[in-house]
Amino acid sequence: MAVTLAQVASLAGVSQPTASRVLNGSARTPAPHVVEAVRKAADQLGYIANAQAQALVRSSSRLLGLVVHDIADSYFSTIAAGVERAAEERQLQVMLAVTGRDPLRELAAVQTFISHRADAVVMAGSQWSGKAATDVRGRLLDNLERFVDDKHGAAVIGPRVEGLSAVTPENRRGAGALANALLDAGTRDFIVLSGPPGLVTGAERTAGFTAALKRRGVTARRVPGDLSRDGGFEAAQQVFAELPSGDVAPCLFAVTDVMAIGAAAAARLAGLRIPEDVQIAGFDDIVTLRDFTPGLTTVHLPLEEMGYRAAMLATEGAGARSERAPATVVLRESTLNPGS
Amino acid sequence: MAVTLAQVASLAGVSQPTASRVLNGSARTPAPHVVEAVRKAADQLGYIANAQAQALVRSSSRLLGLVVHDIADSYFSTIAAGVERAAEERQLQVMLAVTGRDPLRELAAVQTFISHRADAVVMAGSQWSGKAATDVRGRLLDNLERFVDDKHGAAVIGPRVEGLSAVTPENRRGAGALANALLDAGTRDFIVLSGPPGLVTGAERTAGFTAALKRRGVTARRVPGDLSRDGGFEAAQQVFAELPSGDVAPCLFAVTDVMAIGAAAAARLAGLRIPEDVQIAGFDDIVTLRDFTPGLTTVHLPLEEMGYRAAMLATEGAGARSERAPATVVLRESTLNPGS
DNA sequence: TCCTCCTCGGAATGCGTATTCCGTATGCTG
DNA sequence: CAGCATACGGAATACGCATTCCGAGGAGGA
Repeated sequence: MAVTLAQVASLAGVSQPTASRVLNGSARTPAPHVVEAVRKAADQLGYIANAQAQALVRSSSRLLGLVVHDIADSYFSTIAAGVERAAEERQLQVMLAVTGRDPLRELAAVQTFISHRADAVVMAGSQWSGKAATDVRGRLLDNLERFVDDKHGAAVIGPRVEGLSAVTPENRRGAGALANALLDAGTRDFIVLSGPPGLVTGAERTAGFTAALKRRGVTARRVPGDLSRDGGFEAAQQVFAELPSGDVAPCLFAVTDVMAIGAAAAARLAGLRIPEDVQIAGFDDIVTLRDFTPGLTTVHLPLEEMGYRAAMLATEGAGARSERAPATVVLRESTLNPGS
Repeated sequence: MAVTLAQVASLAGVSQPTASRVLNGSARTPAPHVVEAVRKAADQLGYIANAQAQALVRSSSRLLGLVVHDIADSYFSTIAAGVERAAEERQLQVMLAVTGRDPLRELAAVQTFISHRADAVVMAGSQWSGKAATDVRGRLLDNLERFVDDKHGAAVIGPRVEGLSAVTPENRRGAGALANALLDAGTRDFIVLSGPPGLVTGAERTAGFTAALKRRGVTARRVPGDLSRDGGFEAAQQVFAELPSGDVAPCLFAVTDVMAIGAAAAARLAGLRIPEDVQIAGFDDIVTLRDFTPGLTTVHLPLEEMGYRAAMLATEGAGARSERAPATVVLRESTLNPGS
């Protein structure tokens, strides 16, 4: 057993409450000689307060729950870094849950956080639409609703959710701006690698992109695929396979940078040069792109800051607040037209 | 306030212990109709057990502490993914702490974990030698020692530590094998980007590399630098600046892939082609390299598996065990010699 | 000098749960 | 039908700590 406050008190020759007052911030400060005696005893015994017991009586655990789909994905790990920074500032400990895009695991994660009486929860991860997901999601939201009603905080990174704080990336707007920028550069032929059907983030980006195109009289085909490097790879391969040989390849807009990277790999494998034979654009501007060649055109999202802001909103306690994360187009070599 | 077991019991018309027996696995199972009544009441109220209270009485928190230097670094995030997988298997919740390579924050993180009475702790992060670090580290190890004496588990990813479990990457051996492979390929001129002075991992890799070189009569200069992309960038820039123009550049061995990526960026900026004008090799084989061009020669480490194994060792309870993580040389284009 | 107010330690209590211990009711054996 | 074992629900308790309440002692004012 670890050292308890009572043991420290006993060694110091005082009562347990007195030891508590000395060691763990209290409104009352005992006399100097008592303080010293307790400090000495605690030091000698190597006392470390039991956070569980403190949480139980204080009804605050100093814990922050973070839900991500895949911590090895640099999109999420960058967000996690921002959340961590905020947590550090707020003196909170982060509990991490990885869901692998499984709504059931997502639900389980949130329940675990509630079970640990986390002070706040941040959910970074795209949402699903559709029946099956909606059912599980309903239960998840029920839980979160009760959670915030109990004076806890919850924030989502993604589309707004009724009653929760949110940091919402400008998916539609960013994708639309990208489409316009590409159109301005003279590109006319597009294919959207749109991610898995039912995924809100992918759908929004696809919608924003195609809507902007349509406004200028251009249409684009959509090719679904998993929201991963391999998903992008396979989707792109499919596109290339169907391509009439000799034709100029279209510009591929992958709704995610990791998909774009996969698409770039597929292009390389197919012997297509970027951007001469095929153009590629992504979304997110993950840090990996910094040294990726050729430079990938993308839409920048302040991921670290988004994590930070979400964690701050979740821990502010002032009800549900929403913020938008600005998306900015970043044009790089991968969409360069020969003319310009 | 959240729903308590007593409330559930009251609604179900039974006593609190009975409700406890129904809802949270006990040796005794109440009568079927009682079970049903309790289940129904719990469902109706949306009862979620208070993990803090359970931890207090069970003296097991089902928490696993993970210490990393930088969660946004794909080296650590990959390890974290492995730890998460193990935690999921063991039904543990991961608490994440980020230290930014600061020994003091490392100490604070471990104390927080102990304070939360984590069942196990995994420390992924290179260790420091030197006086200042040794002092803080001593206190850290004192804490961990008491921790494991209390029937808890602790594992380190990195050089072995007395009394703790460890997953130790073959730094020396891997770096030596890389040196030999490069020598075999005909390369003779090397510079080691050795990371920050005092960092054990960097030192080991540097030592393994130079020792293998020396065995075959080759010596190499060392250039220190931060263990990051920018650190590699700056170190490489320094090397290039000192390079007599027209000379063939040496092969740069960066003790970390992220440094190697930085070095590659510096090379590109300096107008040096890889591998024609300068060769570059790294260490770790982080996932980012998969689609990096040119393909970077490196030493592969099974990072995800290392995280997994460390977490398993930490939670096995069978005293301190050690494993070695195999390092395998991966030759790619970045060290191709024109002759071969 | 006496009374009041304030200070400061300690005893008691409660946080939510698991578990030990008891008492009662039931089933079974002889 | 008597006697005993067994099953099952509830009261009590402990986990480690913060906090409220109380009592004793001291300081200050009248």
